[in-house]
Amino acid sequence: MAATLRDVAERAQVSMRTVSNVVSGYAHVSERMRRRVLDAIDELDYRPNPVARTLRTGRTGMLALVVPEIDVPYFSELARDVINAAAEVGYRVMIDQTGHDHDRERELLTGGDRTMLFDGILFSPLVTRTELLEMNARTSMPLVLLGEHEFDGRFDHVAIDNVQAAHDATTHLIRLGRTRIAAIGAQPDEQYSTPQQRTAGFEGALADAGLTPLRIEAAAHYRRADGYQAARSLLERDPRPDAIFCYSDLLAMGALRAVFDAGLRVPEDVAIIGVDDIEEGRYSRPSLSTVSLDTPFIARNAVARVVARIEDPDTDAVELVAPHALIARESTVGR
Amino acid sequence: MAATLRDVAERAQVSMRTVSNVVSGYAHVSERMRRRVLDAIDELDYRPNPVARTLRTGRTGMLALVVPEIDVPYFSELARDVINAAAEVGYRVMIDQTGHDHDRERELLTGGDRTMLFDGILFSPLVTRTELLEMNARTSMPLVLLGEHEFDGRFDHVAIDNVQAAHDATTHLIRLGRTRIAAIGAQPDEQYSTPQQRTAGFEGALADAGLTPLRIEAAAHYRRADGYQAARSLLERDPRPDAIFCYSDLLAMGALRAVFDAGLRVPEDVAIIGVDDIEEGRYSRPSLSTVSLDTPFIARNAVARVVARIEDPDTDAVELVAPHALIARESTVGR
DNA sequence: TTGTATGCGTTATCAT
DNA sequence: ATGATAACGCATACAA
Repeated sequence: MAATLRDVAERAQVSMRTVSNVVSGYAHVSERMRRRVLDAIDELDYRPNPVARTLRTGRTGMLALVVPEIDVPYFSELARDVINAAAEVGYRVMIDQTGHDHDRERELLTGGDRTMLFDGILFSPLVTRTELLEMNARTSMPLVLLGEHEFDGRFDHVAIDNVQAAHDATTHLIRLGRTRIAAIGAQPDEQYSTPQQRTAGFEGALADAGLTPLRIEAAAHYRRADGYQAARSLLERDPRPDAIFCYSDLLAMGALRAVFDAGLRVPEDVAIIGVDDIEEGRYSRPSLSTVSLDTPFIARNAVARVVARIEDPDTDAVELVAPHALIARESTVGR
Repeated sequence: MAATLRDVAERAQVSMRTVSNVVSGYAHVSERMRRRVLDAIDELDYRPNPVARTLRTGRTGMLALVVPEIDVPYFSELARDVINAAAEVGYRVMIDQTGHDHDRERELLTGGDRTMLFDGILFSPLVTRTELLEMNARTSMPLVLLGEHEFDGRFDHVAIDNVQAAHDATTHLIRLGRTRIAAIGAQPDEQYSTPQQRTAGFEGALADAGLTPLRIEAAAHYRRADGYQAARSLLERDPRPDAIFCYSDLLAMGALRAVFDAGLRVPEDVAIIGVDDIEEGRYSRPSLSTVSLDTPFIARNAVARVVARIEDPDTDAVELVAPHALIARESTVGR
């Protein structure tokens, strides 16, 4: 069996208190005691039990990262950055996948299941703000929202300026001289605010230029297959778009392939731009123009905020907006 | 403060024992008692503390999935399947990223840090078998290895037949009539067995056909940038390869782009095939021929094995080999 | 069927 | 600076 603190204490002929002091690096321990304890620890191959420590201290040293789908590149790239940022401040990360399931999200937030196993949640939500409010009322788990823009001061929040990002992408298409501009990614049946904001930015940019949307195609999720289907149906209509703004890079990857399968060229016949700047888009053919979101910034600040709230639950909620930048690649400007 | 079992007991005027029975769904509780307890639980909004439960039972209900990089599509797609498979049998998954760091791997396995927070480990390792042996000697954490082939009966193991997979991919290129066949993905300085096995399959298939490798290019990691660089240096040489076998799909995505940037065509000038069958390769231009690995099979069986070992630590180690299948797409056979 | 009491391994309080 | 001991919240052996 694994050795316990008590075993070490007996072996070293000291009290448990002293062992605990040594283990947790307490300052006032005489050098002689420290050596004796350290030797005993070594001989018994003692390792502190984190569960017992957690029960006592109330801290698990773990954060939960909640995303819809971990195999969507934007989320896996974000997860990578979050894991690294958390490791730097001594936290580990549990990843939860909601699979677009509202009930699953709700359960995670209300602690229905096994919450309390972590000290805080980083939440890239599908749920709406109002849903969040009622949920969070029941539990006081430190929570940081990722990626939404609406803010009412009650949640820590690392946001993306979705409206502006969509506006920038659309304006880029307009400046290329495109006039029949469509979009892919609306979710009319859902209440998620991200698509709504991107639609607002898209329509706003067109209106600013005296244009109207050719069409806004829905996408159930933001996967390649959804982008492919949406682009297909866009290309079958008359008039055909000469540019498509996709609400995510992954949608754009599907759209790219659909345009190709229809026997058309990108960007000559149809220009395509996405949002996220996933690595895949830097190698695709053509490479994908996009609006780059600063995921390291998002990860670093989200972790910093949740840790701050863990350490002081009464700290004021803060909203940060992550920088974004338009990146023009082959899918809009050619080679 | 959060309500405890004791609070509920007081409120319902029963013993803690009875409350515990109700909460854990124990059969022999009278209907009257159950109601009283349930009401009290509701009124106090009581939720069991999983940490305390864990300290008592020794089970956390969590598995760790250890991968080199979560944002490599093969691993994020595997993670998705593992999370789902684990959820079905009541476990949650913590994802750990080693970042190709041997020390980090070692620490995770020896429980240096905060191990014991999970009941078992699913390990997609960089380390070699011999390293594993010494490590696992120190701790008896249930462990399942993913993806390696060598087996010595001491570890549960869901394997891939890397030699055969590489052999199949290479044979496919040979049957297309290619003769100047190169490979990308060797790691001469490392001891990982996966690249070694794929090299063996590659060389074996060529030998079977009376051919010799044109060249085997190294790749430090298996990312797009590594594939791009390796393919570039392959294309600069004379004679130029007319086919390239990449040890992973992601390497192939980089190679695809490099061939394109060199002004050549795939598959006319250079045929390319990978291994993994990531979703990206189904949408790329050209779509990527590959050897498909059955990640749902791997995930399902790995979870089943680790759970079996958690429940009975003395169960015999089992090796399973996941099926694989050659999938010919545009990057070798054209449209 | 239900109650009582102990211990899981640690940290923290109170002494000394 | 160190020792004795009481929690942390739960599950279970043992009793009734």
